[in-house]
Amino acid sequence: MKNLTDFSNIGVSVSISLFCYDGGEKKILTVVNKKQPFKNALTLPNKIMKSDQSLEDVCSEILKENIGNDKIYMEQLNAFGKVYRHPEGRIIDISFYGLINLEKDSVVLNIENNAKFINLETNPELAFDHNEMIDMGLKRIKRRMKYRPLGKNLLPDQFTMKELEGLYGSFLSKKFDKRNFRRRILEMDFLREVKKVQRNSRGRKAILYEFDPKKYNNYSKTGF
Amino acid sequence: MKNLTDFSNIGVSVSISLFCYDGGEKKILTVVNKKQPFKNALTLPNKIMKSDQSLEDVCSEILKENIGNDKIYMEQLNAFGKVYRHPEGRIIDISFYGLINLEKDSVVLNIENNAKFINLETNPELAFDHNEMIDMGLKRIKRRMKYRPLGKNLLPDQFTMKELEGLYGSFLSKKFDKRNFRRRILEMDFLREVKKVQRNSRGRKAILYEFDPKKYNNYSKTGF
DNA sequence: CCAAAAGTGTTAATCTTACACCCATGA
DNA sequence: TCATGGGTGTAAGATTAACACTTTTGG
Repeated sequence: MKNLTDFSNIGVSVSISLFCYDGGEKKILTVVNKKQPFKNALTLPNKIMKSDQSLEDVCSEILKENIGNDKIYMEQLNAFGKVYRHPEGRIIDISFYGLINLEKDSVVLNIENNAKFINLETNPELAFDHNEMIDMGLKRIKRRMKYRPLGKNLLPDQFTMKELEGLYGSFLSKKFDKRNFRRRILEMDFLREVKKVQRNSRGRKAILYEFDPKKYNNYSKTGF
Repeated sequence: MKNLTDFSNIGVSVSISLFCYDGGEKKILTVVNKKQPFKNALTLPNKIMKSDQSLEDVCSEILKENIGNDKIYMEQLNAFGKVYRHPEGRIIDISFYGLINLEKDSVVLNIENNAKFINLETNPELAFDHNEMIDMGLKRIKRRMKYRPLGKNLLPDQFTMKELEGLYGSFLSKKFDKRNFRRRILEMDFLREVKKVQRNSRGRKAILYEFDPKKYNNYSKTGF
């Protein structure tokens, strides 16, 4: 394969906005930057692409490095290409977002990189144009969940209707009426009851649901 | 600015799916490829990015070169990054789509490149992954027009309701009921009547509309 | 037996769809 | 005067939104 460096001295990096929903809060994976001029600043996990890698390969590498697991739902967001966006040189960045659940997806945070999930309610300030990337990810999720199911990647395998409602409420920044929410979701027909019920320290038992994989995937592709 | 070629030998290109709506048909700008192995194949207009350019700068260059006008509505679509997508080497492509009207936007087609608008109904076959890009563009427009106004960039400054209906019908591949269409569009409140009326060779005069720029732009940003 | 959490239905309002005739015009 | 294309309204059906009480359970 021919080397193209004669007509293009541009570095390509990939960044990931990895969202989770944990304890009723949206969180995002950050690492601490090691190089000047933004040394010690928070950033999204990212990596320079090598010429034998696809975009997805770079995603995998970033995920493995930072959480030890690359079996994560990912979607491409956007390319960021302003000339002076990166102080180290000419680097364009292809930004992805991903969804993860901290209970069912195995996660080993990279201590070396100071990888951790931080609460989005705290409005963290990240270096580079990484806040823009997060915002774009959140917007994309918000839009997407209006015509496609959401939850499989963010919730544990089994969950109550209230938990699902919390998730929707959190990402859409809106409070749902629980009767209407339950009806709408059940009409969409991608959940099934797990016969067992769960107990919460007090009060009545709740029905546990899980996603019907076929129906979920169909709607996930084609929308409602 | 530091040269990054030591850790990334990747070329970056930009491609544009430039759509127009002309004679009731969707068309797209293509050029004829000059290099092997796809010599003489149709492709989307595209260009290798130079390190002092932003993505938007490359778009401008492509547009100027092929239609002599870069004042065109553009949005980024997607980055295409498969390792073997380009036979000439390792090139990732950032794909954009644009919307143009052939009457009001000045267009001088580059003869050298064989630039022309071809009808999408003919299902043209393009080289590389360019058909995928077109499909993605069409899908994006389709989705977008459900919650944002469309037409300003595709129609002449003044147009009849029927023309707007045709545009919507064409991009959404669906036939509208003219009474319902008219009502819905007018309720959206981004059109204004141009007092004058137009005559079509035969029959009653039609009301000419134009977009109210403020309202159109607001909805364009925030959606309905 | 009571406090806490889960579950359940109905009604009014709104939005969507389907549908057919009259109007203005030029030939 | 008639053929052509443009414009208009209404009613039935579907969807959404608002709203409060009963059930189950553990302490």
